[in-house]
Order: sequence, then structure tokens, then C-alpha cells
Amino acid sequence: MNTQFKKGVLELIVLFSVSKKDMYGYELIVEVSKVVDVNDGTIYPLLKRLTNEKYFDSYLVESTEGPSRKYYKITSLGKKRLKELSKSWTSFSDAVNKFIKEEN
Amino acid sequence: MNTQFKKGVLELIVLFSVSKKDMYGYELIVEVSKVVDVNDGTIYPLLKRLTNEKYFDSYLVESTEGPSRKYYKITSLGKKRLKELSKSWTSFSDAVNKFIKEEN
DNA sequence: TATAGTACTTGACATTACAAGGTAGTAGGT
DNA sequence: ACCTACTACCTTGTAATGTCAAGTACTATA
Repeated sequence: MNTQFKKGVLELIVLFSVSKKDMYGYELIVEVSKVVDVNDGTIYPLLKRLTNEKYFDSYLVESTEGPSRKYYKITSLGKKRLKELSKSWTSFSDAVNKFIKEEN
Repeated sequence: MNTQFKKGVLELIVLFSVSKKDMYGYELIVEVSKVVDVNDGTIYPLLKRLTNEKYFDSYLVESTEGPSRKYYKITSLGKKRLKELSKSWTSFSDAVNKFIKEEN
């Protein structure tokens, strides 16, 4: 898969996923991998960034299957960001698709 | 516009444009700008890279409106690359669009 | 000759994804 | 007790690619 296409889109996918329900990192990796190939070393720093930027809050929950899970919850700022990014992505991909399907 | 979305897609747009007809840098900037905002300092290095990678051939044509124009012409390798990239882009954008439009 | 438009180049910088490695808990088999 | 596998999280270094800012140089026109 072309890694370049992913640039910026991963943020959208992660924001969208967490907006549906609170999720922890490892769970997200599994979920996101269904859509695009992704490395765990990509997701964790992204989650940290999104938390620093106040798009997510996080909290720990103990697990019986391994170490504690750090759950992420979207904030109202995050929802705003998701709405913007989603709109921006849609208009961008529409423009590109329209362009590369032109017949001349 | 989200600058990250452009990563990788510019190559596709430029390959596609030049595949339709031979074009020179400045002309491409005007053409590509119709689809996505783009900086001239982005296009010229990209054209150089695509030429180095044998996707384009280039030739000079004198102009009466300024300096000589360096025209780019797609090679058969470039056409192959365009086909691949185009396919890859379509499946990627379809997957993302499908995902972010899920109802839950 | 000054300005605007055309045409191309370069170098420092920012962002983002990947690869590889590390830490640590739980569970099952030998 | 020891090993392995799976779960779960994190960090560091590197590569790729686009941006920004600055510069060179040519032609036409006022």
C-alpha cells in the first residue's frame, strides 16, 4: 500500500473510530488495520498528539488479559476537528476522483 | 486545505495531467491548482524526481513569452506507474470513504 | 528602464509514517 | 521454574514528501 496516501488520513480514521465509542490503543490498531495497513509505532504517537491537542481525554482501565488499557474518549473539540477533517477529506477526494476520471 | 492529504496524490495528478498531453512546469502549476492548492516549489522538484525515475522525458521549446519551456512527456514506464497509482488511490479512497460514512 | 509575467532552481524546515526495539502483564504448556 | 504466545503500551531513529522563502533569468510593454 502507498504509505503517502495515508498522510493526514489516519488522524481522520482514528478520530472517527473513537467518536463512535471509547477505545484503547491496541483495539484501535486492530480496528484501523481493517481499513488501512498501519504500524503500532504510528498509532501510539498519534494518540499522544491528539490527546495533547485536547481532541481526546484518556483514562486507565485494568484488564484481566494483560496490562492496563489506556482508553481514549473524544472531546467536544475533537468532534469539531473530526467534522472539519471529514469535510476537508471528502471535498479533497471528490476533486481528485473527478480529475483522474476526466476523459480527454 | 490539509497539506497532508496531498502527499502522494500530487504525483498521481501530475502523471495524469502529463499523460493527456505534454506539458511544461508553469502550465502544470496552473492546471494542478484547479484541483488542489499547490506551491511552485513543490511541482518543480517533483518533475525532476519523476524524470529521474524515468516516468517522464523532457525537452526544451523556445518561448516568445519568457525563458524556454521545459516540456515533460510521459514514458511507457510512466504510464504503467500511472495505472498502478490510480488503482491504488481509488481503492484507498473508497475504503476510507466507506469507513467514515458508516452508521452506528 | 522599470515593472509584470513567465519559467525554473535551491536549501532549510515541518510533518508524518515506518521499523526496530524495549517494557510488562497474563495464561498455558513442559 | 521456564518458555512461549498474546495482550498492551511506548520510544527512538530514519525516510519520504511537501512547504516556504529566496534567488536567477528571460520577454514584453508602458
